[in-house]
Amino acid sequence: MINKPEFSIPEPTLRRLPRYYNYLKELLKSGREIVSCTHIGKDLDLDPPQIRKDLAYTGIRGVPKVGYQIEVLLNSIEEFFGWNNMDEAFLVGVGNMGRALIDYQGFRRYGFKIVAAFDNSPDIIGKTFGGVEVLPLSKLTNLCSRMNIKIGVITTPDHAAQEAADMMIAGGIIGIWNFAPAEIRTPEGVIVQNENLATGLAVLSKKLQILKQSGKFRQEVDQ
Amino acid sequence: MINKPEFSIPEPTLRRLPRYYNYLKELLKSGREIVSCTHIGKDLDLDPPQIRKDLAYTGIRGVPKVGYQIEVLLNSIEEFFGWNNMDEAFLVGVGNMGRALIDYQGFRRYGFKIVAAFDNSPDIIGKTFGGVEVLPLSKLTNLCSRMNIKIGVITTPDHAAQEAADMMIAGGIIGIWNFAPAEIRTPEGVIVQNENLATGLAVLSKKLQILKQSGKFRQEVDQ
DNA sequence: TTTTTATCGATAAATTTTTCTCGATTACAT
DNA sequence: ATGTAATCGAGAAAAATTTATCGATAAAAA
Repeated sequence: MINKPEFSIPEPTLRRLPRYYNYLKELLKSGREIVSCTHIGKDLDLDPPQIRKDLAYTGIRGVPKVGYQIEVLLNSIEEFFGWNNMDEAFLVGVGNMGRALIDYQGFRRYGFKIVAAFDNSPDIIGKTFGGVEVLPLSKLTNLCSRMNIKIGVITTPDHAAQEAADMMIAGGIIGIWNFAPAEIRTPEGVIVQNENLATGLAVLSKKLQILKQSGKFRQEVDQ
Repeated sequence: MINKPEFSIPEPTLRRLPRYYNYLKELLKSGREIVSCTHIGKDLDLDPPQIRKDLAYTGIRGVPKVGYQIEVLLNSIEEFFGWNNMDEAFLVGVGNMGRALIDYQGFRRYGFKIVAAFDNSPDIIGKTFGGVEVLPLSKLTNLCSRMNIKIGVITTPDHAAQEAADMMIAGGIIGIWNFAPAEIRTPEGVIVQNENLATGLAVLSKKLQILKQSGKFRQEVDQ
């Protein structure tokens, strides 16, 4: 049903790697220089062999009895994801979520930068948030092609999501990060990453429900 | 390494269900009353048997040749997650992400409501966002117990996350939805749901990278 | 009424992902 | 120098998840 690239990386691995990355950044800041999978496993509550396997996907090799040099490991992950070549993106829908993403400087770390925002509310067009100007939606498609932007972020209400996507795609965008709780139809060759905040909440609330019902158990959960 | 409850539901299923839920809400709004897995599968690009299996976890049964009544299906999912009993939550860290979550009314749909926010910046203590007052952090623990709050949301900078968690846990919170890019250590019996926005971005950027390298393929991706 | 078709539920097969095992390597202690 | 312990990598085994198959059921068509 879904075409996969030749050498596919397990999606769970793909989802764990950013977690390692954040954790390793913290660790490096705390003064540590070398770390083993055993050590990581203890802190992240994961099995060492799995961590080893995940990290191996980025092409790194560890040293027996020692582990990995954290700095090299961080570079390896950065390179794996391509976080070295900065990706510029447009954002549509300057509500609270949109502003949160614009202001969140943390994305720079991941080679990701929102360079312009679009909305069709006259109240906010022309205003600037976190150094990013809000432009009228009508300019979206044209600017996409002119600036050769390939990634779009949708933070509109759900009823406006499809239109935003259509305009993006018309402008040549091939990757859409969709925060609107709506399904977006796209032609082939466009990748949609649906980011439904409710998913995390749902998983959490279900686990709590089970916890309440059936005694105590410990569980750490991601994303 | 991780204890699981007796009857565990596959996590992928848990993550797909909210997506079905949103989709079905849309569908119902558009006038449809009955839907089959085949139909859902076409729209969501998933295999019908998988959808059937996922939905079966909520306890619903379909009718051959017909499918499911959308309204009944929605109820079934709501009940499965316990979205009928509203869960009240506290939020710590009233930055942009915090405000985005406070203002996002959409969570009501999932039986989730942020009833108070905490921060230790004098600039915002006392202010109100989306009807939610910002209180000083020092009141967190005490209010947690007094109001019997069980869910906490952390949207602080990473260095403040552990402290926020500790205060929450001291107040009796057992479920933490953590948006800070930091690992939180918790005692047994506390569930942490790490919500790392960068994960979605990482997955998207990796897929784009592969797409650019190896010709075209279509892919829809979630969370 | 009978036949055809779509869809379901249940189960089996295939695939993917995680976990385990084991020999090899390196640091540290003796 | 030699032995011991920690950790790695690679591959095997186990577990979980997805996909396919098949008989049953209900609606629609003949």
